[in-house]
Amino acid sequence: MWWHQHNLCFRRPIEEDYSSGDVEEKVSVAGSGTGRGSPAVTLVQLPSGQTIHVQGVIQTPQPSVIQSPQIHTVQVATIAETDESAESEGVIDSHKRREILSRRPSYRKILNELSSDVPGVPKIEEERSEEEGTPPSIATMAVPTSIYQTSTGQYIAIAQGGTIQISNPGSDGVQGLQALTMTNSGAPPPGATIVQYAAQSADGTQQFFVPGSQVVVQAATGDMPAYQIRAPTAALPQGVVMAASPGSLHSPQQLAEEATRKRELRLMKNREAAKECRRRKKEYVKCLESRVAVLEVQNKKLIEELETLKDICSPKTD
DNA sequence: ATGATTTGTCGTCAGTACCA
DNA sequence: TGGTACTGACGACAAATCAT
Repeated sequence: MWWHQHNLCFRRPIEEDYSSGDVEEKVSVAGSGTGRGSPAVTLVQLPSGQTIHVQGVIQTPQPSVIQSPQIHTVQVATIAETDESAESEGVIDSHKRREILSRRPSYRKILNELSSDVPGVPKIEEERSEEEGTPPSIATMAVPTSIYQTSTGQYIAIAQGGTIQISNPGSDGVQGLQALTMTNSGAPPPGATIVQYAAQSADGTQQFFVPGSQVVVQAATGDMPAYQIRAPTAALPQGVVMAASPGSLHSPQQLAEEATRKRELRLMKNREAAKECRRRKKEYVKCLESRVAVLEVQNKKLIEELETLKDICSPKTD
C-alpha cells in the first residue's frame, strides 16, 4: 500500500488540518458491480464536482466474509488507523528510525503512483498546466516557448513566432502585456537578435535572467529600451550592451555583480519551485481527501453488506 | 470599533535525492 | 562530483475571524 509506506516517512504531521469531517455528506456514490467475482467499480462524485471511478477495496473474489466476522469488522474499522498507531509506538528500532527520517518521495511521485493504482486520479504533469503554471495575462496569448521573469517582477514570454510578450504581474488581464517584435524575426542570423518594445513606463534598467543557452540583455539605446536575445558565445553587434559573461569577469565589482546575479537567479528558480511544490502538495492533499471520502463510502457499503449477509446466514433460533 | 488570534500565502534557507 | 529539482521548516505579512 503506497500510503502505508509514505505515512511512515512523514517526519511530522502536516500542519494544515485535513480532517474530512463533512466530506461524507458531500460525496455521492453510484455503485456498480459490487457483486462477487468482479472487481467493484464505484462512481464517486467528489465535493469538487469531479467524478471518478474507484475500484473496490477488496479486489480479489471473496467467497465468504462471514467465516470470521469479528476479525473482518475489526479490520475494516481500523484500516485507517494502523499507520498512526504504528507511528506512535514508543519503541523504534534503528531501521524504522532510518525509514522515518528518510526523505519522503515527492508529491509528483506519490500522486503518480496513486494514479496508477486508482483509475480516474489525474497524474501530476511533468510540465505545469497552462491555467495554473503560466501567468494569467500570458496564458491567453500566443503559446510561449519560454517564460522568464525579470528582476522587476515582469514576465517575459518568448513565443514560437518570435514575438516577445511582457506582462506586469500587478495588472489584470492583458493590460500589462507589452508585445515585442523581433526586428529580424524572419530568418535570424547566427548571433544576436535585437528586439524593441515601447515600455509603458521607462523606469530604470531591467535585467532578464534566462537559463540555458539564451541571454537577454538590455541595451541602453535612447528612450526605447532594446533587448537582445542571443547565444552567449555569439559575437556582439555594435551598439548593444551585453552583460558580462562569467568567464570575462575580472574586477571584484564584476565578481560581486555576477554573484548577485547568480543569487537572484537561484532565488527566482527556488521561488518558482516552491510555488510549484505547494501546488503539487495541494493537489496531493486533495487526492488524499478524495481517497478518504471514497474509502469511507466503501467502508460503509461493506459494513452494510456484512450486516445483510449476517442476517441471511444467522440461524433463527426461535 | 478594536485588539488579539487564527489562517493562508509567499519567499527564503537548508538539506536531500537524483542525474549527467 | 557538481548542478538541479524538490520539499520541510521558518518567518513575515495580510486577510479573516473572534472576543471584548
